[in-house]
Amino acid sequence: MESLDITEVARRAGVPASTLRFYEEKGLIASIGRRGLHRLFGAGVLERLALIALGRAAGFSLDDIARMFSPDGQPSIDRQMLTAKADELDRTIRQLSAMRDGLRHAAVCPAPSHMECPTFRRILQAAASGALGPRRKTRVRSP
Amino acid sequence: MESLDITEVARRAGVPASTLRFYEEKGLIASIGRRGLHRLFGAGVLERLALIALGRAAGFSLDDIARMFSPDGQPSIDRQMLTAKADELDRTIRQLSAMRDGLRHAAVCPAPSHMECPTFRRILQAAASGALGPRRKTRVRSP
DNA sequence: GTGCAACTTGAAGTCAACTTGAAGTCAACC
DNA sequence: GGTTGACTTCAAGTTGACTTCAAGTTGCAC
Repeated sequence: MESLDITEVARRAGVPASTLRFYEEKGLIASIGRRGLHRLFGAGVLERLALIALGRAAGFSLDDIARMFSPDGQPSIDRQMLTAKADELDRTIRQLSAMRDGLRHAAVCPAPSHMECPTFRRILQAAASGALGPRRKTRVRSP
Repeated sequence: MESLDITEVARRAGVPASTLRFYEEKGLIASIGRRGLHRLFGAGVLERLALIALGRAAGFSLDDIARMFSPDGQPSIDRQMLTAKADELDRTIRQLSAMRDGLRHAAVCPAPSHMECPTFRRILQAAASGALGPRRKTRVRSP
């Protein structure tokens, strides 16, 4: 059976080795053994890491993702959860679209100050009322 | 001149007083004076807080936002920055849309296991390649 | 056998945006 | 003038997903 060392997995999956150790500690991935102290991973870990990346991209937390794997290691993903997350994404997308349109307008608005632009003030109103939720920045993958 | 105490500002702006103190410490807002130890805010702080909420919703950090106010307190927002952020939002929206479609599909996909569904595997591929960036969860406003 | 890069561990640090806690002050009301 | 409760400050804690560090192995090439 093909086995990969941590550096190889890191290279192929595009994540740092430290992340792999962290994921293992969290129970998100498992090594198939050791050569001395050094971890050995099976090829399946790459698919597993892809699933994790997918979950992260969809906005699930690592804990959510951990719960999506049944104890036998097979992914067992609740379809309702997927729908719920899709709905959530829909809401987020609508908010972001409105925000993008507002920004685009503000960028070209001829009003001398943004405060004098009715469109800007309307968006401001929406933000103040909390209709637009605050967002967290997307984490940049380290280079 | 109308002045508001911290509780009144908190109530009207919908943020906890602790946040207002935090924002003041960061230089994002300013009080117009004190009554004894107690802060007094001018009415203008509400517009300012709306601007901050707007910036947060658009995905700017508090430091970014602080830089958008010139020393005299007037907002001075770089139009190029707005365009850049709009472009960024566009990219995010496209990613999220793809993700939402994928989730929606996976939720109704008749394949016995997700791993056997071609669509799911295609999305998985995209996630693994990093085409879909990881996302941070949207912060829920405290009750 | 020797060197050393690459691995190992566990603990601690980072980041952003706040929140919480302890201990103190004080304005307003009775 | 005494109580009370809302304010104050400053420090430390929280959260999630990692990264970094120090100190200790070790597999492998020579």
